[in-house]
Amino acid sequence: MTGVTTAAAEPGPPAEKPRRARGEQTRQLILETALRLFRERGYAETTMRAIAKEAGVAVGNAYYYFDSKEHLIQGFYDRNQVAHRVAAEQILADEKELAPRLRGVLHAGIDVNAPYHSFAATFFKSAAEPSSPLSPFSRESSPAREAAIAIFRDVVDGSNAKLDPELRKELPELLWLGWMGVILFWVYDKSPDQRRTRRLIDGAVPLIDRLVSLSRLRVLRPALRQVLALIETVRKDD
Amino acid sequence: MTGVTTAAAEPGPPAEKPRRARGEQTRQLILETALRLFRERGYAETTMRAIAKEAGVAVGNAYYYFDSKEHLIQGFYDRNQVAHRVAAEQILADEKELAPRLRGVLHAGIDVNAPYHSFAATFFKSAAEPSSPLSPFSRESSPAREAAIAIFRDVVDGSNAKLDPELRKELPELLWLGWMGVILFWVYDKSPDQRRTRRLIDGAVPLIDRLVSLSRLRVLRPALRQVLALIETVRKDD
DNA sequence: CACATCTCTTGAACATGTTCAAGTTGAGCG
DNA sequence: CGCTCAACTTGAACATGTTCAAGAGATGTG
Repeated sequence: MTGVTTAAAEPGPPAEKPRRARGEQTRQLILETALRLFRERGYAETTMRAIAKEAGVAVGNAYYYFDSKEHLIQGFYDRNQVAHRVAAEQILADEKELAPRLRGVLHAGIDVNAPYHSFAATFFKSAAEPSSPLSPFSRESSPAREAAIAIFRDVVDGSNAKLDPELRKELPELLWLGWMGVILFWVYDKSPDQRRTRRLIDGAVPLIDRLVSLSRLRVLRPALRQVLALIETVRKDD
Repeated sequence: MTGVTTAAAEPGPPAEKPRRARGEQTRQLILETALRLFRERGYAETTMRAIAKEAGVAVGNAYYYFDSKEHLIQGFYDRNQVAHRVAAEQILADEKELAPRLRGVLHAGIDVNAPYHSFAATFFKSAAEPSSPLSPFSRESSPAREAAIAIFRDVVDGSNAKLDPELRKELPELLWLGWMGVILFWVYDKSPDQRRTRRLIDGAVPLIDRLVSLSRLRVLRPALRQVLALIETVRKDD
């Protein structure tokens, strides 16, 4: 009992590796190489051996830093999330009406992802599996998800729209859910330049805007309550 | 030019193999064995070698009848579709109100799939890939999809609900889309016995019922038109 | 029956994601 | 400087989906 034990197992996230400078560099190298090859050849066509060879490391080394081939995608994921945020802020700074704010943010999201449409379609497969860490609903994606919802909170809170306070509270998450739907549609969209997705956005936004306004109408009050109650009910448990 | 050429390459589906009695038998044997093992051990844990061995054939033989491991799932798919139809008819025969008809059909769908929940979650991954023949939107799934939509057409047409004729036309497909959403929710539902999905159904059905009724309201007429126009717009092209 | 042709079957070989026991490197410590 | 230990690296070995050239069996034809 002579040595000073370095701050023993504190509670919290499942024990990250210390990761020194050299390791971090290798990790980045592998990630960069992988994303480049994914873009150049596609996801399925890029083998782990190819990534390792191109990066000049052993294949086992890639597995030291990434649990699996799928985990490499998380990097792509995070990067686009940031890009969307940046693009969104541009728009949100200039516009105060709810509808154009929402429309702008949605189009910006598609803009950011557009270069990766074909590649996204193949990796979407991974994201869809509920147990996958790539799933937008997974615990691992939680930070990225929160960040995405925050964008939509900005859309709502920064607008001059008057709406029911309870609806206001739920709206960001609902809009994010809608955004997931748009992404789903986009992934399946085979029209040139995914213009059907653009039309979907242009058509759906005024509709949402209208519904949100109507939500203050007397006749619709009970329906709104019913919707909010449903959300509440479904959320409980797990 | 003496022989009678057997009816040469007619246009149409991509040339089915003639498939004689022996072949059909082997095909069934492989499919049965595969589905049994999937149920017993799970999809990922069942190897093609195991299926072949258990069925008493060579592994290559399985590939003679099925293009890939994923293609084996189509059998499961078709089977449950039929089961859902049967269960739905039971309910639709007894009930004339729209809401309980819809509610019954949705619960029946979950009932039919419930035994496969854990297994469905893993194979759902395959279905999500747009290019996969298993995707509910794929050309290969077209018959199954049409059959599923037909159930919802029954739900609507057999009910005594009065609704806008244009909405009536679109409603079956919209309900099917909603059903796909329920399935998506169900796949991700980790609550015991997937009771959150049950609650989602019980909560959403009255809401839909209400919205459908409200759709005849004067104030909502323009909104309804807008929804229908959106559907129209998005559908165009491909 | 002999031959041709098509269906069906085989299993070894291949490609690729993943694991692991063994080694190397380098920072901290006395 | 020499020791220790954790971080890092290696590449062969493994598991499993898939392919394919070769053959066996059945069916029709002259």
